[in-house]
Amino acid sequence: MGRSPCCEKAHTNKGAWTKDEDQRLIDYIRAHGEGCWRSLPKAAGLLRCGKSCRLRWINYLRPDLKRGNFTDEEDELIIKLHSLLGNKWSLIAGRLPGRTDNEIKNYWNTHIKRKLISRGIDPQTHRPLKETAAMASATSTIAAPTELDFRNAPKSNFIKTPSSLEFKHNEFQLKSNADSLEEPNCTASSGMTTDEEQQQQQLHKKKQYDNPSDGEELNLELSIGISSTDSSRVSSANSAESKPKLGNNNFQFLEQAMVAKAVCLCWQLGFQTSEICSNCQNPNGFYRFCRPLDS
DNA sequence: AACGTTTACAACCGCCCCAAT
DNA sequence: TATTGGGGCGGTTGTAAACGT
Repeated sequence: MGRSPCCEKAHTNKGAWTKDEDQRLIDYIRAHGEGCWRSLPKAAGLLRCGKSCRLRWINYLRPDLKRGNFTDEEDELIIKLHSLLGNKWSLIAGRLPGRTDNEIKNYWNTHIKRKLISRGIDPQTHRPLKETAAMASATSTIAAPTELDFRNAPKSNFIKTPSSLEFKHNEFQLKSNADSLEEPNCTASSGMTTDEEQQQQQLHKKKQYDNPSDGEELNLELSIGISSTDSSRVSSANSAESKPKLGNNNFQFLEQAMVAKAVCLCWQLGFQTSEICSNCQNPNGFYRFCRPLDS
């Protein structure tokens, strides 16, 4: 017993969208807003599947999309984010204002993969190709979860309950991934160190986490967790009256919490000299991800 | 000019998550 | 508690454009 289809496929158009279809969709969403994709096609007079409408809007028609070539800064940002998040294109897109997950995914597959390979870097592991090949030919007996296991795990595996302890834990894990980006030959994931050495490394990472100014650590503010200074903000955001309407998904909640405090990532990475860069300002003048800190 | 190959990207498919019932 | 349906996501496919021979 399968699920009923999301729409009546026998009476829907497929393939490229026409200008008329685009205009109908734009007009309808301007008048009624996004949402209820299942009923939208009929209401808008479109012979399309609701999902198709959603995709067309999100990936192509949305007014705040930034069209055109990716900049070198965006390239590097995507590479860094991918090394931390893996193929979580929607999360990566969330950090690139005006870009969609589909766009970034396509760009990754057509450009960045080749770019990394030409640099001698494995696009999946972000490690030197030689090292990856050596690891592949080595044993498959590693029992401990790898960075990739973590990155590719379903979202639901990351956080089950919104306790602050778990937020911290997950933040620490992502910080560790950031470390591995900076230290591609780190031994922690090779499984070659003693327990004591690993403990020391963990302590070192924890120390860096507690006091980021201690080093040149990459801090993308990407972590699933929230820094201690934000915890009060988060707890109020999680209160009944301010809870996101989109559901209790912890990721959504955390994303919103992060956005609430967001400072331009380009600036954080040193790509821009001011806290709000032109990349992060959409055509409507709103800062989707670069709002100045609340005072 | 004709043809084959490669590239780029829009669109689709199927699965998963989660709120509502 | 189980079921259902809507929305979201990542992987894959289809195809037009660009390029090479």
